[in-house]
Amino acid sequence: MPVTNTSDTAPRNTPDVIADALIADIRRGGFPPDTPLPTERDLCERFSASRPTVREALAQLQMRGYAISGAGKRPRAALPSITNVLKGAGDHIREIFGDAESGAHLEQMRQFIETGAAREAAKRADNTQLTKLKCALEENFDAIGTAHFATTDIAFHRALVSVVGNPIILALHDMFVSTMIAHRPPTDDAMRYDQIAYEEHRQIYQAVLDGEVLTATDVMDRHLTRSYRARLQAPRLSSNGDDPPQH
Amino acid sequence: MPVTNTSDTAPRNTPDVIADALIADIRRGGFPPDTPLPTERDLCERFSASRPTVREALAQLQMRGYAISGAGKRPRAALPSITNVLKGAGDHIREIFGDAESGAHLEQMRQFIETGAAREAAKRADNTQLTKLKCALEENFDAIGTAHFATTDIAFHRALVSVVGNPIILALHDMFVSTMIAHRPPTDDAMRYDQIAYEEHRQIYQAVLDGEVLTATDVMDRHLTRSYRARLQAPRLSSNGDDPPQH
DNA sequence: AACATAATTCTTGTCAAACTAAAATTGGCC
DNA sequence: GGCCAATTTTAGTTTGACAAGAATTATGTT
Repeated sequence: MPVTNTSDTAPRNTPDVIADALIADIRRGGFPPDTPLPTERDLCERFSASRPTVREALAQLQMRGYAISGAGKRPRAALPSITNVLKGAGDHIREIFGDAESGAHLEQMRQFIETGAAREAAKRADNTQLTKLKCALEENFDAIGTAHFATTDIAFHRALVSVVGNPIILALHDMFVSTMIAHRPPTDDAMRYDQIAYEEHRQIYQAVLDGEVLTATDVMDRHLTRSYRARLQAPRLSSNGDDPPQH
Repeated sequence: MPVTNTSDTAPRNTPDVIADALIADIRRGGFPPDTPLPTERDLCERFSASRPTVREALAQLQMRGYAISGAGKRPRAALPSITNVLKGAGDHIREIFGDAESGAHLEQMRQFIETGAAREAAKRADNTQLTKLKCALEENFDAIGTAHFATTDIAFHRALVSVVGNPIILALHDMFVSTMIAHRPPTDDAMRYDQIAYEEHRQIYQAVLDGEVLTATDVMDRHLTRSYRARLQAPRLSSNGDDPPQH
């Protein structure tokens, strides 16, 4: 099988060539997502290559998000989604830095992004976006003191980030908060915690409504700082026969 | 070769198992970066697997950043770096959205992050960091009107983002600007363009020095907005016998 | 001893053929 | 049409082989 050097880069192996051809096919719509890819033996014929070589190419497709295989089933076509790309990057980052340190770094990044989004929303949110934001705020208010507060908290933030209209930033937001639902901050007074958070949400909403860029920026910055620190709160020892802390 | 189901996930193929074992070895320091990995035949012995299976595992290692191979040479151990992770994610994002749209989305993300970084620097830059920032500003001043302005421009931004002390954010910044050096904005008056940019840098520096959080945020926001729009400027037709625009 | 070059060995990249277990398809019956 | 058994097909992996290039060893010269 002659491997041609396609450009000024290093010579590319046959599996690379096959994978790129299949990826181009998938991206062109030749294999809609979830349709089975051709069998390995068909691909051997099509590309005049051996089966182990084709298998290496298919493994590449899987790792690059263009195929889903496993559990002994036929590989199926897929398209990489921004969610998967960011999840992969997030997993790699956690591998490199460890859970705690990468968590802190990513939280700071979240802070910069959501503060920027609040700023942008105060500059240019339109009436439809403001209405959605208000609905999310009301649901957050109704959930004070209940188990749903966290999800409505996140929904308010998401509505705000959605104003920006940037799919990458929205997917980043979703990635940032995807582990937060399971982590309720340790607190003795859930009602008070919820009320503080809701009040800050309300201030942010009011600043956005009034086009107050500086206020929106400042309150969001403080809200996220306080919220993260609350989540870092160390669990407290039981002082008497109460239940142990919930973790 | 019996493949054991290691947890509640789908059964994993032998190459997956081998790749994970090698990755654990590399991460534990068993193979320092750039040392050759064991030969394929050695790995066949160690893992009691066939060579095509081992080759699939090695391909996995390469795609996950734990090995460097190619050009017919022995695979060498590597560790994924945050730079590589982000570059990979950036490439995927460009694949999904196309160059122009992903560029705009990423630029907005850059704006949120650098505005947040300016804000953070105004809050808490120490004397060492301020000194570095001042040096970068002076080099930017000295480069007005020369071909070095762009690199000193970027160096000033990098010095500012470095104040945050977040390796992910710094690597993101590097990724954002990595294509900018080659793209000088189309302009008839490079001197004037440089002077405007420098003056904005100076205002940002002054705000950071004075701990003026609001000013640092505002000037950086406007600086990045204007700068990006200047880079979006459409090329102009030649109005007389002058040279055509430079691109 | 140091260096250069040729010869030899080793290794990667890929091929062909085969086997096993599981998935998918086909055919028959109700 | 639905169900089930039988058959075929497919993925996962094995063994063995060859070609080209990289790496190592051996040899000769200064």
